[in-house]
Amino acid sequence: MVHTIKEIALRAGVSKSTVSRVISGKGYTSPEVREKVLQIIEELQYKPNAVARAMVSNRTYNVGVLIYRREHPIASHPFYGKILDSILTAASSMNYSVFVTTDHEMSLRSADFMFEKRVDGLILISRLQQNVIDYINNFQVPYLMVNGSTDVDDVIHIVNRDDEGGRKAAEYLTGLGHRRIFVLAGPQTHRSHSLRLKGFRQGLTLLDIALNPSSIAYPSTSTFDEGFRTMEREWEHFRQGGYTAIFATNDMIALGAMKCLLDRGVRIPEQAAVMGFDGVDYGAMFSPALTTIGVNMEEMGRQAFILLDKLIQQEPVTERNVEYEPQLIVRQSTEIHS
Amino acid sequence: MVHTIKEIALRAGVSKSTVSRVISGKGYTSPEVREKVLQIIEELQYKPNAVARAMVSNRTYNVGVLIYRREHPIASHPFYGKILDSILTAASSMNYSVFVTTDHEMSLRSADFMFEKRVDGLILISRLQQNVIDYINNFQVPYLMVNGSTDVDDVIHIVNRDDEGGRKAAEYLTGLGHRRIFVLAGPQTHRSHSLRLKGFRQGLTLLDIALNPSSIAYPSTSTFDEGFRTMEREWEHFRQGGYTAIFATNDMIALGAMKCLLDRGVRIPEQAAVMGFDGVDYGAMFSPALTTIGVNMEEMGRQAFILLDKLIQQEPVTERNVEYEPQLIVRQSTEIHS
DNA sequence: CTGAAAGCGCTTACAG
DNA sequence: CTGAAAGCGCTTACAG
Repeated sequence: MVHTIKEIALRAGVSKSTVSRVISGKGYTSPEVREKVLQIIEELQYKPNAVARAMVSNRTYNVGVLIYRREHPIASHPFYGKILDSILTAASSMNYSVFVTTDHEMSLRSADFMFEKRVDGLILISRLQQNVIDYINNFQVPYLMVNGSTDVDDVIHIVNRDDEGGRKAAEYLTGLGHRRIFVLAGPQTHRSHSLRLKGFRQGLTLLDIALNPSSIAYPSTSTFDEGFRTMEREWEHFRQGGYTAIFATNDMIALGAMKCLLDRGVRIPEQAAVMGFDGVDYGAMFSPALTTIGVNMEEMGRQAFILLDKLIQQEPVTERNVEYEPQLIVRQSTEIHS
Repeated sequence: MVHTIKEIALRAGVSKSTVSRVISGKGYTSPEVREKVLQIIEELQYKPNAVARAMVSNRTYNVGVLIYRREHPIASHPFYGKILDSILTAASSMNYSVFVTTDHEMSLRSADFMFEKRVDGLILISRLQQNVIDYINNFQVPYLMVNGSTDVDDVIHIVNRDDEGGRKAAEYLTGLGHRRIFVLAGPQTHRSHSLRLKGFRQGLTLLDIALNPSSIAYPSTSTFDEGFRTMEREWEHFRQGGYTAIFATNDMIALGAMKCLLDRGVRIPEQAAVMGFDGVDYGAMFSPALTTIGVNMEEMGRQAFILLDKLIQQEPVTERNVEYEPQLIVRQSTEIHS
């Protein structure tokens, strides 16, 4: 059974105000009264009604995570799922709860939904357009973006230094002696894929290596299947091109491509080195384990939440953009002994 | 800005009751009044306050998902993440939101949390004990279990027919001619691992093949790493045992073991066939792709939600246990051409 | 140190 | 067909 403050008050022979005070710890109460009230609360297993509290305090301690992407699965997504997890963990440790929605058509419906729920704040993930931002701005709900797209300005944005990562990848691969590198570049409408490619190209340019357009293929989505299919399609071209390495702008594409090669009996890394970007769990599990540029997903999710909490509490937030430095993670797919 | 029903009423020159009626569609309103009110709502971008609604209706349209397990990550878990995803999808399509919590010490804290939030119902995942159930029963909140453990009775329980799956695995592997099969059996305190092993053993018995205790190793967790480590430990034993196949009671263990073998140059399936259980996404991506007994995670999550909704609506629910039939999925790790 | 009152934004009988 | 009133379970000034 679920009880109310009123019942507690009745049984303790005090007023509701008093009960409220002992629960909140604000205001004064005599030790005896407090003792008694506490005991009854314990006895009745009274759980304060968070809905009523939210109603009066105008604060729900709920935040919304909005993911804008076509495909549904979000929790089980190797990249976003990780970020989601660290958001959930951070939220829980700060006594917040989170609502998760994924919006397919970038409609305003899921934002509306969050507004109706009166969330204290919003975390926006993935690609989204100015009109959504404008809409959200209307409602004065604090929000920030994690790993979003570029075309939106003046938004607190937590990102990975993707161009830097691309450069690191180029540096590493060329350092191993690779000169003919085939690139699988995911959807260029996405900030991270485009920056990763850009950084990679820059890295090569520094060494006077040109990245020929024919050396780049563009999977239409950033999935394993598309990586696989694209590699299948490019197989003949790849084989005849004298390539010794592959760089993909994310791990899932790299894994898909790698499987395609493996299925064809290509030895990795001996005949072709393969490198991804993200640092998803599966990369390490694969055989051979995937070399990659690791993104600090946990920290990004955690920081996002901490920042959002500050915004909610109206604490001063100086940073507009928080950038994380990606790390090279060397594994079996590029070096034989490791 | 966010407005209230009061402001709408003011601007429309009607009472709050009337506004409420046009919004809810219950009760009568003259077309002209309705028109006017609707227009103002549109103009002001009024969003009804779900918190206030919940307060009066005693219904939040929020449900809680409680996961009881030691390790934190839940969203990114290859199995539970999938179930969670399908719960989220189902919830969203039925206009519910969900709070997700993972509880490490099987304390009652996260349940309390959900009660305070006044969720309409609860979905319990993974292993949990009688005392938690007893506690939850106290609060009259509808709940059900998905893929939980056995020792709890009289709970609506959505499960996979794990023993049946174990039998299918045995049948399939022996059908390929395997007689010496090495088994990696995950934590036997978990319902599914124990039933899968049991079913597998039964399957072998039907064919008069005994499953020698020395042919079973017990990874202490159901993770990739433990699968890997266990296989490493058992390597010598395995090699000398004349085994031609491995059956693991879940995919992640199978994958870990497979990677261990692959790293040692074992050819799969030629020298050793490997089979898992679950049907996680990664299994299909691996090279070689993993043969497995597929569990219908999407359907389990979806059904769980539909059932929970019925319980919440107090509709009659006849079934106590909902069982799903697992499916054999043949891939490269057991057969050369597929 | 404690209680009565008002109010948060809705919905729901009940009059009219 | 519409409005006034009460109430959902709390918190927060304000008296006393």
